[in-house]
Amino acid sequence: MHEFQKIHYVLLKQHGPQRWWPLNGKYTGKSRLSDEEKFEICVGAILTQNTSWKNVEKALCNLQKAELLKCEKIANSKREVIAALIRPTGYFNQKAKKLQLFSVHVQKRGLQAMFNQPLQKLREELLSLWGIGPETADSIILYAAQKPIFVIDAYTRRIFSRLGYCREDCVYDDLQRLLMASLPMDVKLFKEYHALIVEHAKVCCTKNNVLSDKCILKVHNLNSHNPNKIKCLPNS
DNA sequence: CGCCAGGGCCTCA
DNA sequence: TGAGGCCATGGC
Repeated sequence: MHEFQKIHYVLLKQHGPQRWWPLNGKYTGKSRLSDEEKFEICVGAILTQNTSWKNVEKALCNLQKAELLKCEKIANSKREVIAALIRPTGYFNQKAKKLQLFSVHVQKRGLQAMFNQPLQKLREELLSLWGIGPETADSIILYAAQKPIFVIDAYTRRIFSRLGYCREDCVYDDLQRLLMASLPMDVKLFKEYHALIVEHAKVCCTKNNVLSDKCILKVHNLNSHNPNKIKCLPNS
C-alpha cells in the first residue's frame, strides 16, 4: 500500500468518517444531490475562502432565512443585500461579487450542462470565473459535481510539508499531482481524505503545534519520509 | 491586544 | 513567477 493510502487509513481510523460536504448544518455524506444542494455547496466553497466554516454556516443560514439561497435569487438581488447577509464570513463585498458573478454564469450556462463536461473542461471553466481559484474550483468539482480531484488547501500543505513531502508554500498543482499520482481516482476517497485532513489539522496539526506526540501520523512513524529520497516538490 | 480561519486578485519587479 | 498588499468578520 502506498504511503498516501496508509495516511488516509490512519486518519480515518483516528477521526472516523467525516461525511462531507456539510449541507445546512448536517453531515450526511450522501452522493445523490439535488441541483439546489449542489448550488449550496458552490456557495459554501466560495464563502469559506480564508474563513472558518462556523462563520460560513451563519452566512448560509442568513441566505436561507431570506430565501435567497438559490442561483436566480443571488443573481438578481442587489449586491448590498447579499453582502449584508454574508457579512459574518468577512470579505463580504468581494464575496458578494463572487457569488453574483458565479450565479449569473450558472444561470446562463446551466448547472447540469456545466457539470456534465469532462473534469478538465469543467475546471477550466470554473477557473475562468473571477473569484474562483484552484481550491474553490476543485472543491466544487469534487463535492458538487462529484468528479475525482484532490483538493489542496492550507491544511493539506501544512500536513504534507510536516510529513516531509513538500514545502509549505509549494505550488498548488504540484502537490495535487504528487498526491493523485499514487491514489486511485475515487470520488469517495478524495472526499473523505480531504475532510480528514481538515479535521486532523484542526485537532492536532495546528499552526503552532508541530506533529505533537498524540498525533496519529507521528505515532505510526509516517513522518519519517525523507524529502531527499522522493524528490521534494520544486518550488521554482 | 494579536493571531488565525477549508483564498484569490492585483500590482510591481 | 514571486513577493507583498488588500479584502474583513468572529473566536480564542
